[in-house]
Amino acid sequence: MPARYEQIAAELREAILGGTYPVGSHLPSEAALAARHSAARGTVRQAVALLASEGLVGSRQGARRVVLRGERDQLFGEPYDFARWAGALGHRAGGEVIGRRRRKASATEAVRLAVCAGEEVLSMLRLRTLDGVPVLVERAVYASWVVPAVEVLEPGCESVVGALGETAGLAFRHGEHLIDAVAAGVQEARLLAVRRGSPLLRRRRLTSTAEGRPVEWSDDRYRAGSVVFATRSPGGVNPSLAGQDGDLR
Amino acid sequence: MPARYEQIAAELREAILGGTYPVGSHLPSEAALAARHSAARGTVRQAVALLASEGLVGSRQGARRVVLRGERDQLFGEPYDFARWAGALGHRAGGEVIGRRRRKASATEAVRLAVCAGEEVLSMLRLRTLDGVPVLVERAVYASWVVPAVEVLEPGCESVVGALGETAGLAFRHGEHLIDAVAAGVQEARLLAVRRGSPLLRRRRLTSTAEGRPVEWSDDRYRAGSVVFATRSPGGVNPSLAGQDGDLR
DNA sequence: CAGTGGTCTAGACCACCAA
DNA sequence: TGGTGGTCTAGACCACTGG
Repeated sequence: MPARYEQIAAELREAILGGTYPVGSHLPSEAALAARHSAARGTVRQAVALLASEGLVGSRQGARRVVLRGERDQLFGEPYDFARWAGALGHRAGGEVIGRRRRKASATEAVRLAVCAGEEVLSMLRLRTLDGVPVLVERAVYASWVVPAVEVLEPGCESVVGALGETAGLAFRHGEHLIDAVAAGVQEARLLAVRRGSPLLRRRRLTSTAEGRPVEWSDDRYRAGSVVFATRSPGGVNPSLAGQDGDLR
Repeated sequence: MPARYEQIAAELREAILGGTYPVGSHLPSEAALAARHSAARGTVRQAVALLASEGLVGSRQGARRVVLRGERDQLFGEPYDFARWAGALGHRAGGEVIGRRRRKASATEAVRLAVCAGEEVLSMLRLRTLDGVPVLVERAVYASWVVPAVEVLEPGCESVVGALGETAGLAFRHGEHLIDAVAAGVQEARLLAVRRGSPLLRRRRLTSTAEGRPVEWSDDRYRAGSVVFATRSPGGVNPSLAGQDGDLR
C-alpha cells in the first residue's frame, strides 16, 4: 500500500500526463487538493513536492503552481537495463558476451565497489546491438558477493541486473554516473564498426542495491550519434575536471 | 535571512565537510537535532531532506542517517557559470566572444526557449579557456525578452548569467541537459586546437528562471578529456535514442 | 525491546501575488 | 485585499532497525 502522498501524487501525475492540466495551466490550490482528498495540507505538499522534483510542476510563492511538462520521461530513476530500455522504445536489443572472467579488483574498482583491494571480482565484456546495429561496448565488473549469482546465469542472458532481481530478489538503483567523450580504440572500432579515433560517448555507472551496497561498476561506450543522455537539474549535472585517465580530480 | 531549516542544514553540512561526521558515521537523531536547535522535528526533517537531496546523507527507516560523502560537489544545482566553476576549482577561466548577433529563432530554438517561431533572439559564440588552454566552444541563444539586458553587458563579460542575476535581479536554475559525443568540425578543431573529427563532449543545456521561464539555450562542446559530467541517480540519467541531427527522437 | 525515521494531522504566521 | 505557497509548531501512530 503506497503512502497517502504518493497516491495523491500519482493521481495528479496522471491528470497532468492525461491532459487534464495542460502545460502552462495552474494546479488547484493546496487547500483545494487537501479538501478533495480529505488530507492535511502537509500531506498534499509532500505530493506536489514529489511532482516538482520530477520537473512536472513549478511554483512561486504567492502564485498557483504551474504545469511545466506534459509528457513522461523515459525510465524514471529506474536502474539501467539495456534490453528493457530498447524494448520500451520499440527497438530490438541484441548482443553477445565477448569475454567473461574472474580476476582481482584493481585499486579503482575496489574503491568503487567498496570491496577489499585484490578481492576477486567478475569482469565481463559485451557488445550490445539495437536492431542489429552495434551501438555499445560494455565493460562491467561485479562485486565479489554477487559473483556466484551472476555466474549461474546463461551467458546469453540479456539483462544481468534484471535476472538478479528475479533470482536473488534484489532491488537496484543507480548511484553515480561519470559521462565524457573518448576516442575509439582498436578493439572498440572493430566491435562498433567505426574508424579508430572516432568519437564515443562514455558513461561509467555504478549500480547499487536499494540500501547503497555497490553491485556493478561499468564502463559503457556508445557509438556517437546513437544515444543522448538527458537529465534535469535538481539532482544535477556537475562538470568536473578530468585527469589524464578520464577519472575525476 | 535564510529560513530556519536552511541554517540547520548549513550547520550540518559544514560539520560533515569539516570532518565532525566522517563518511560512514551516523548523524544525531532528529529528536536530538530538534532539541539542540530548539526547533520542531518537522523543521529538522526539512534540513536533512536538503542534505539528502545533495547526496551527502542517506537514510533507512528505523536506522540513523548515514554520512555518504565528505566532500563538496562543485556548484550544487546552481546554474552553470563557467567562470565561477573554474574559480571554485582553483583554475583561471578565460575566453573571448567570437561572434554575437541578432537573428530569427529556428524552429527548434523557438520550442526550447518557448518563444514564437521567427521571433528575434540573440545568438552568441564564445571560446572558453582554462588556465589558457581552450576547452570549450559555447553556442548560446538568448530568449527575446532578455536580449536588451544581455546586449548592454560588456562583450568581455565572463558570466552572462551571473551578470543578469545582479543587474536584472533574476534567479536562475537549469532545466534540461542533453549530453552526447560528436566529432569536431573545422571551426571547432581550429578553436580548440584539436584535429578535425576528434571527439568532443557535447552538452546542450537550458537555463530558466526559477519560475520555469526559459532564458538561454546553449550548445556547449568540450575538448575530450577536459571535463567529466557527474550525476547521481535520483533526478536520473535517461538514455534516449538520437536522430540524425543528434536531437531526441 | 527501545529508539529511529516515515507518515500524517491541525493548527499558525508570514511574504508574496494578482485582481 | 484575499488567496496562495513557504515555513514552523506540537503533537500522533506506524514500520522498521538494532542490540
